[in-house]
Amino acid sequence: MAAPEIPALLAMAFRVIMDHVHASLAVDGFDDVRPAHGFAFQYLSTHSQATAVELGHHLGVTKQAAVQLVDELQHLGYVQRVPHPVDRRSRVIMLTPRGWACIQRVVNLWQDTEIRWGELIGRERLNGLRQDLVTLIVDCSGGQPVALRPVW
Amino acid sequence: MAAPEIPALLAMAFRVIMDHVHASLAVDGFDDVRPAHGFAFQYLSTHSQATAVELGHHLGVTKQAAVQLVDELQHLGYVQRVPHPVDRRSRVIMLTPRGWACIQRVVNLWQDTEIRWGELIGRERLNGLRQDLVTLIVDCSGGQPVALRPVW
DNA sequence: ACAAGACGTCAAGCGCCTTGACCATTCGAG
DNA sequence: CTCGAATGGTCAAGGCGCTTGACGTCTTGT
Repeated sequence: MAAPEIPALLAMAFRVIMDHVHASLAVDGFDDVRPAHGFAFQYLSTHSQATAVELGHHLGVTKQAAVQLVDELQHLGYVQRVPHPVDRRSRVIMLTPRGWACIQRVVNLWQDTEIRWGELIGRERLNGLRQDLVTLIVDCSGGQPVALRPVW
Repeated sequence: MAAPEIPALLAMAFRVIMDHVHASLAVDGFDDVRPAHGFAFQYLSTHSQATAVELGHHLGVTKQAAVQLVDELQHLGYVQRVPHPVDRRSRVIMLTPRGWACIQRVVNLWQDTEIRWGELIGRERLNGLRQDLVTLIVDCSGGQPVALRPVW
């Protein structure tokens, strides 16, 4: 362990978790999801009526790139498109059972991680860490919501 | 603020910091550094005798990609190459004064951030956070050093 | 009613990365 | 010492994910 700078530690911590998550997903048959997909899943799971344009905006990419990503997820069986109930130009992106199963697996893995960490540093300290991170993020972002998307 | 899941918070926190850092760098005349460069700087600043192949290995890319990155940094004036003292095949990558200045600016910005956070949640809690992150990273990585490189 | 705007698509191109082949130099087993 | 294997670096071709630009379809606001 070198660099005790907190920003570096944040990056390493996230990296180490997600490496583990993707390794576990691969074992469970979700070996066709790339890291970029995760950010789409995260958005789709909390926005049931999302369109490709909205997803692109959230991810910080063009609508064309978003459509391409959705095409890929659809081909892999994680999402499907249904006609928008009122807007005939648009199509709503819906997670399939397989999509939901993958998300559930990630949530479970994150929970396992938190439990493990609770044993390591104590539940109180873990909750303190969560609380502090929220405080720092809110401060840095000026209260604006922070989009969960690739950084670099 | 949605998702109180710790992994998501780690990603958001890092994102919010680095957005700020890059915005500040741009103001200070370092407007030509891309996020990917930062990981190279981080390695070069701690490995004074680094070669392109070593850098590529650290970043997890091919040597060709690493050479291309170094070419770019050299063209921008952040690094220069000098003949390797003993190996005539190899060239050592050295940071220029401009390279060091950029790194120093980032270090200063990180220190400012830590000071600001110390005021927000208290120095003790901040040190606890640092300590806990180290603990968690060491646990997840099995003690292996974690390369600081892009995650996705 | 109609112009302006928004969703999605098609097409072309670019940036960063990869694979594959190669040369020059160094290493190491015999 | 020698010579084959391994290593640092380069050249070339191609892929993948993204961008820009233009367009058709549908919706919205005046």
